[in-house]
Amino acid sequence: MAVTMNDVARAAGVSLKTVSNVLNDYEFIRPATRQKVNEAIAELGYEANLTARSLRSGKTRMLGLVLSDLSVPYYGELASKLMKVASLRGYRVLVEQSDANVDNELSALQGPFRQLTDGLLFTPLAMEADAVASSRGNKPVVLLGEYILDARFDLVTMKNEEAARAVTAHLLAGGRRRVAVVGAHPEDSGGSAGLRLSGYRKALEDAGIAFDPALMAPGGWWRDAGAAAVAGLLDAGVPFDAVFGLNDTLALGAMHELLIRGIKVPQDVAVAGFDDIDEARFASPSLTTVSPGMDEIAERSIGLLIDRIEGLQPEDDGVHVEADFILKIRESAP
Amino acid sequence: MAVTMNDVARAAGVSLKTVSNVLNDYEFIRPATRQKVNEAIAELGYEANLTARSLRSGKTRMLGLVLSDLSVPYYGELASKLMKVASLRGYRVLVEQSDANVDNELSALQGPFRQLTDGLLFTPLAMEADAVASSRGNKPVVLLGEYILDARFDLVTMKNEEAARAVTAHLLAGGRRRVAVVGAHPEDSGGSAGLRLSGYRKALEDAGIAFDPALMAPGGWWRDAGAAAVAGLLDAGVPFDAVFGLNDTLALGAMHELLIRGIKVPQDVAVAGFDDIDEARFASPSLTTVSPGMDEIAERSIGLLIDRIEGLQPEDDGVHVEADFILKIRESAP
DNA sequence: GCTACCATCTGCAACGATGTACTCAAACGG
DNA sequence: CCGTTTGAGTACATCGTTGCAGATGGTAGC
Repeated sequence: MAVTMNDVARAAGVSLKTVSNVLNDYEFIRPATRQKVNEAIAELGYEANLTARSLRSGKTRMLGLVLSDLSVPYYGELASKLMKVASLRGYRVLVEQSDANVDNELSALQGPFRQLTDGLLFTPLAMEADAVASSRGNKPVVLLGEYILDARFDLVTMKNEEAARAVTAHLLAGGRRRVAVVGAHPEDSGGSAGLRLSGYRKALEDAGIAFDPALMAPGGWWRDAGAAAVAGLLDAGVPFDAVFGLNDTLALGAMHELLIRGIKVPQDVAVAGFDDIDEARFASPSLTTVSPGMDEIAERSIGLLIDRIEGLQPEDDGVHVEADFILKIRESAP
Repeated sequence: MAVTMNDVARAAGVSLKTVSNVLNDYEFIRPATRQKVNEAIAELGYEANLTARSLRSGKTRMLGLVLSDLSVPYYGELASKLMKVASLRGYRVLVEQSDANVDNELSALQGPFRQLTDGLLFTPLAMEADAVASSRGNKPVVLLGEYILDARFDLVTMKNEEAARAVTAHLLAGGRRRVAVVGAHPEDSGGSAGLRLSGYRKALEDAGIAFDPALMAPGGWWRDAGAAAVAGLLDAGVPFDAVFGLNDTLALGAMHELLIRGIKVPQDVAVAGFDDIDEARFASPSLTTVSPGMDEIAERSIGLLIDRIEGLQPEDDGVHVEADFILKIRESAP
């Protein structure tokens, strides 16, 4: 079977516990002993058994990441970055897909998934803050990307409102006056959709333009919904000269529908999105959007979570981080 | 602390082992005993400690998935599907990104990552079959998507060559005669790129058209490379009336470059890809491509791997599965 | 020369589950 | 009526680590 500490101890002529001490960088070990042990380890090809270590220490060195679906480009990119950052600090990331479903989110917080991880990065899409608070147990949770502003939680997010305001302002500065907004959920106010919508409305207000509810095309949150929303507006005969997709896939879905119908982008209708996924840069026309600072989000959230896990972060209230955004002006709305 | 089996045993007035027997569906337990135990479990809110179970049983009920990068749409979609299928059989998927780098692939096969999983789904991008064989240890490995045809391995793949031949044939049937091919790696013959290139050449041959090496634009495997390859051809003055991207992101990158330069798709140049990622359907123009049967790949590969792990698959040579493909004719090459 | 101290190393228990071997009583066969 | 089988449950060892509490032996202090 596999080589154990006992085998190493025997080979090095020391006790099992000394091997353990060497591996855990215990201070008081003679260099000669340390070397003997290390040689035995190398010779036998010993590798620590992570399961046993976890059982004994109660730590798994894994972080949980709860998000809706990895097939959504934004989440795929986010997961990729988070995993890379985590690995620099010696942690792995275990992903759980929630499908934006309350039950799945709940079971990620409470079920076996929690046992496997030392802490959670959680993108709450369906759950409320109180529900999260009451079911998170004793392991650290860092909320990601959504704006449940609540002193109980660490939160790493983006400037949803400000950034949405900036993109909308950019559309208005280009002379657009009727900016359709795609992806708004009427009932949502504190989530990404709500905050971005609010930024949109503030930009309209700044420009002295009245908000027209007819321009708000509600629906889902991904590609199909973007296309459907634009189709709905066109079929209903609602006039508009720009579309703001509350995320890039919505915007790209919308743009696709416009182009299919022979509507020119940006000449007839300008289009802007939010997230700056890789695809936005390579769309045709390339998509004007907002880059929400994903690198910063990945670094800060992993850093915060690991600091909590390792007790490096003082025990007080939740830390709130807002990454800076950058407006990316491209062809779809120059 | 957490509730253990011992607590349950005490509460139910039975021995610890009886609790274990109830949990493991041991046959000979009186209904009354079983009920007492189940009641105690429910009352105390007991949850089995997965780490302890793993240590004792040597199984983790996790599958490893090694791929280059989750931010690549194809892999994001694949990972999402694999995780969903695995969870139906009670397994989780732990992802490791290799960046298509040999060292990372090797460490996924040998390092701590293996310990954490009962078996591996492996997309070898850099390693050779022999290297994989010699370092996989004793846990089952199912190769995914690449065509290392080797009796030692289970392999679930797509009809790379046939499908590429079919797309190319479609371009030729549309009257195109100079089909540039983007993403070919000159040195690769057995990997996806090599097989798809070979399918391309066979289609040319079928149509009695000579292969022109000048139309082969080598380079990387993702968006940038697609754009750069087309830019290279155009700048070099190589004439072509179609582009076959060896994957969708290459094709989309290429298409973007064409459109930027005012070249009409499909009027001036038709474009086709391979993979049928979600984005292909919503690109403008939408992308003609090949759907490689990802659902079938996900189901067969997970099924095969778990059957191996659980000893349900007879012990003989590697099983080879090739999923069926579907040609998706869209606007970029009608 | 004896105590006190320190660096260094060791043995044992414990983490929480499962496998093996065993006990014990009831049922059964002849 | 006694030996054997079978159902139901239990005790103990074990998986491979780490925490805790010593054990050891050399040196310093006075």
